[in-house]
Amino acid sequence: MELASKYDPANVEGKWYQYWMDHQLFCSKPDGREPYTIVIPPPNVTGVLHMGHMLNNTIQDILVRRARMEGKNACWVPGTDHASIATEAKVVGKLAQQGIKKSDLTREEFLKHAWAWTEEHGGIILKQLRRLGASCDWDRTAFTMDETRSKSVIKVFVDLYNKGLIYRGVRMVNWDPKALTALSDEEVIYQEEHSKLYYLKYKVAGGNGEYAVVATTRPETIMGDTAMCINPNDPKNQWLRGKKVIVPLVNREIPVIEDDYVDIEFGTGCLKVTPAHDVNDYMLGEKHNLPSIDIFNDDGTLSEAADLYVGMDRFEVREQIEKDLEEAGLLEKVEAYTNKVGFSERTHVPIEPKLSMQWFLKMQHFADMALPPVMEDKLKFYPAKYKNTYRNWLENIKDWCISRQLWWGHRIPAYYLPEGGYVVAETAEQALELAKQKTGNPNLQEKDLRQDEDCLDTWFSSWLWPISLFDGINRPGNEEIKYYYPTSDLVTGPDIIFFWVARMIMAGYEYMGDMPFRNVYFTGIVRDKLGRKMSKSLGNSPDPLKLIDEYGADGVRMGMMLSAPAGNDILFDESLCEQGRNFNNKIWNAFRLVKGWDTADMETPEHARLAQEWFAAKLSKASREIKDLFSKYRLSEALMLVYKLFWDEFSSWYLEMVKPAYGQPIDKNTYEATLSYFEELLKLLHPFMPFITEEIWQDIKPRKEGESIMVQPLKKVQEEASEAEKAIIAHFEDLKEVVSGIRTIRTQKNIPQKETVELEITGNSTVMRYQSLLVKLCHLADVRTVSNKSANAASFLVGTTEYAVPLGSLIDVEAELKKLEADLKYQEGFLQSVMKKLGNEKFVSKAPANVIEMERKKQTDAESKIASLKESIEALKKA
RNA sequence: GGGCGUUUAGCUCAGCUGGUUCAGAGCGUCUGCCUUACAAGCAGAGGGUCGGCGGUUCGAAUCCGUCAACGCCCACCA
Repeated sequence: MELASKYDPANVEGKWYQYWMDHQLFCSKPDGREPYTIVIPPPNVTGVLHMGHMLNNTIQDILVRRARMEGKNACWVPGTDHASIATEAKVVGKLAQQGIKKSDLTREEFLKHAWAWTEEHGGIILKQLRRLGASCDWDRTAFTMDETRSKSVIKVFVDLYNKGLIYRGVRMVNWDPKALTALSDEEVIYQEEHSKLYYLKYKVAGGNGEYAVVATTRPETIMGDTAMCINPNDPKNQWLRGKKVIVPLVNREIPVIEDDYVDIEFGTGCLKVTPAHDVNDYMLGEKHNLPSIDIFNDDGTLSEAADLYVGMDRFEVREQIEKDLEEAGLLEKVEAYTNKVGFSERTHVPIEPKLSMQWFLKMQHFADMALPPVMEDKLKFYPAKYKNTYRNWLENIKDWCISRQLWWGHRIPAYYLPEGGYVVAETAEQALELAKQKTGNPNLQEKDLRQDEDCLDTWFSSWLWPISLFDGINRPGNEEIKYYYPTSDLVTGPDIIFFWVARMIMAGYEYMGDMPFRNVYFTGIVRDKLGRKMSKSLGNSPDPLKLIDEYGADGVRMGMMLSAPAGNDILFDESLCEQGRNFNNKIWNAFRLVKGWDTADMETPEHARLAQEWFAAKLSKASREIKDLFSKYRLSEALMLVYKLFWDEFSSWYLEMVKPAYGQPIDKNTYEATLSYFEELLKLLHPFMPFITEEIWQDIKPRKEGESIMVQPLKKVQEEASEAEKAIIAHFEDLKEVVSGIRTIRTQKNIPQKETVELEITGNSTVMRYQSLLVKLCHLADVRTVSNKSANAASFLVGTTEYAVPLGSLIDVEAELKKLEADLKYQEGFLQSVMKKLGNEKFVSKAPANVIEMERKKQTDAESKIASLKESIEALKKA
C-alpha cells in the first residue's frame, strides 16, 4: 500500500478547486430545478480575509453545497462593496504618505487614485475565499460600484425622490470631524467615557455679582451659548426668571428661558443652551426661537464665530478654557463624571452634532412594510431573538441621512440650477431636460447645471444587493430575477441588522413586492478562547490563510463549525482546527483500510450480514436526523452527528466488524456494501469538508472526467423510521454494551486481546442473535446461555440480563464482591425511590397511565436485577 | 433608564410543548495499550446537589416569582 498514513491537504485542495472551476461546477443558470440562492454579504473591496469572514463564508458554503446535493440549482453570488467612507479614508491615508492632500486634488483626480487603489487591492479577499473552498459562481462577481449596480442605485434614488420619499434639508446630523462627512445614526457608536463635569458661573446681567451655576461636560461650547434654561417648576431657580445672564469669558448677555425639559435634579438645574452643537439644545432653540452660533469648523477646530480660541482644536480648547475660567474666577468646581460619547464607527473620533444641509430618506413608509413579514415569521430569523431587536428599531425609526460629504461612492444625481433650485434625474441629459421645463429657459446648457458634490451612503447601494445582483432594478421582471428572487438564505452578523438586513427587506418590498430572502442566519462574533474580540491591537486574530496552510481548509472549516451554533459567539481556539485535521486523518485511514482489501467470491459471513443490516439502519437514521438539523440551521450539531457517525459507528464498530482477518480477502457483497456506505458518508460530509471528500470519492471507484461528489444527489431517506429499523438499532445498542462490558473486564483483569475468553448469558437475550459478532469483536471461544453462571466469573448487567465472563483463577473475589455490592446498593436505593412513588396515592391517581406503567416496569426490572445480584454475591462467597 | 439574552462536567455547548434509571455530547483529564487503517490512534474510567432562594405540581434542569453575575441592543438628560 503506497498511501501515506497521514492525509496531506496541501496536495489535494488546490487540485480539486481547479477541477471544480474547470468543469464549471459552481455555475448556475436558471432552469427547471428549484433554485437555491445566497448572495454574499459583500466584503469591503480592499479588505483582507479575517476570522469573521471565515466563519460566515464557511456557513454559506455548507448551505450551498448541501442544497446542491439536494438537487437544487444552487447559486451563490459573490461580490464586493465599495465601502465609501472606509475606502476613502484608506486612499486619503495613502495619499498623505505621498505628501498629497485630498484638498489639493480635483474630484476626478482623487477618483483616479481611488480606482487605482481599488484595482490594486480590490478583490484579494475573493481570491482568498477560494482557498476556503467557497463554491461561488465567480462569473457573477459583482461590485457595488460597477455599472449595473451604479445605475440601479441612481435609478432608485430618482424614483424615491419622485415618490416624495427623499428630501433635502438642514438638520442636526452626526458629523465626523475626521472624515469630514455626515453620518447616519447607525454609524455612531456610543461609549462610556470618564470625563469631567464643569460647574461654570454665569453672572446675572446688571446684578451685584450674583451668579447662576451651570454644569456642563463641554465648556468649550460656551461661545455658542444663546440662552440659559431653567425648569419653571424649580423653586430654587425662581430668582432667575426673566433675567439675563452673562456667558463667562465671552461676556455676552443671554436670556434665561424656561422649559420642562430641564431636569431639576441634575447639577444646579441650570442648563446652558447651545443650539448649534447639541441635539437637545437645537430643539430648545427651535422652540424658543433662539439664535444659533456655529462655533466649529468642519474639522472640529474653533471657527471665527467663536471669537475666542479661533483655530484651536475642540479638545485643546476644553483644556485651555478650564484654565482660563479658573483664572477668571468663573469656575466653581470640577467633578469626575462618566457619560456616553458618540464615536464615528469608521474613524473612531468623537462625533460633533452639526447643523447641515443633507439628503434624507423618509423611513416610516419602509418600516411599515418591513415589520409584519418578520414578526409573522414569513421571513424567518435564526435565532428568533433578533426579531425583538428588529422590531424595536423599526418601531422607533428615524429618517435616514443618506448623503455623505465624500467622493468615493455614488454621486447624488441632483443638479442645481443657476438661479437656485434643483432637479433630480438619472443622467445629466435628463437633468437638463427637466431643468429646461422647470425654468422655462430652452437655452440652458449642461454646463449651467452643477451636480451635487455629495455621494450616497454605502448602504444605499447595499440595500439593493439581492435585487441588483440579478439586475432587477434596471430590467425588472428579467428571467434571472424572476428565477432567483427571493433568495433563500442570508448569512450575516447581527451587528449589521439595521445597516443592511432591515434595509434590504425594505428595498425588497418596495421594488420587488416581496422579501429579499426567506431566512436569515445570524452568526456570532468570533472571539479568542478567552472570550475577547479578535483585534489587531491584541494580536489575537490568527491569519486564516496560515491556518489553512497548517490544518487544511477542511480542517479549519471544521474547527470553525465545531462550536458555532447560530447566533452564539464562537470562542475560537486553534485546537479546534487540530480536531478537524485529526478527523480528516481518520477518514483518510478508513479509506486506506477499505482500499487495501482484496475481494473473493465467497458467501457473506453471518457477522458481516448482521453488520450490514445494522449500519444500513444507522445510516438511514442519521441521514434523517441530519436533514432535520439542516432544516433548523443547527449546522454544528449536524456536523457533530456526522462526525460521530463516521468515527464511532462506521470506523470503530462497523469496520471492525467486517474487517477480514490479516491477509484474508473480504466477500464481494460486504465489500460493495461497505463502499456504498463509505460513499454515502462522504456525501453527508461533503458540505463541511469539500476537499477530502472529493479526493476520496474520486478514488473509491472509477469516475469519469467531470464527475464530482459536489453534484451527487443525497440518498433519499424515509420521513419516518420503520419499526424494523428502530428494533435493529435498539438491539444493537445492547450488543455494544455487552462488548463494552467484556472489554472492561479484559482491561481490569489484564487479559490480553490474543487470549480468548468465554461468555455466559443468564436467561434469554436478544444479543444471542449477534453471537457471531460477539465472538469476532471480543475474541470469544464460546458464548452460551446458562441458567446459573459459573461461580468465579466477573459479571455485569445490560438491561435486566446478566452477562458473565468466567475467570477461573484470575478472579479477584474481594474486588468482584465489592463491585456487586455497590451495584446492589444502588439498585435497592433505586427500587426504594420507585416504590415511594408508586406508594404515593396522589401519584397513582393523577399521573398518566403510561407513566405509571413505566414506573411498574422500573420496579420489576429493579427487583429482578436485585435478585440476580444477590445470587451472584452468594455464589461468589461460596467460591 | 428601557428591552433582550445567558447561567448545566475542567472548557465549549445540547437538553423541544414538565414524566423512558434524565442529568447528556465533543474536547480536555486519568489508566492501560506501538493490536498487521489510523499514537493526529485504540480500549477503558472518573467528573455536575443543572447560578441562589421561594412557589406551582403526584413529579421541575424544564413552568412561575425573586435575587445575583455576565453579555448584547436601544435611549436626547447637560
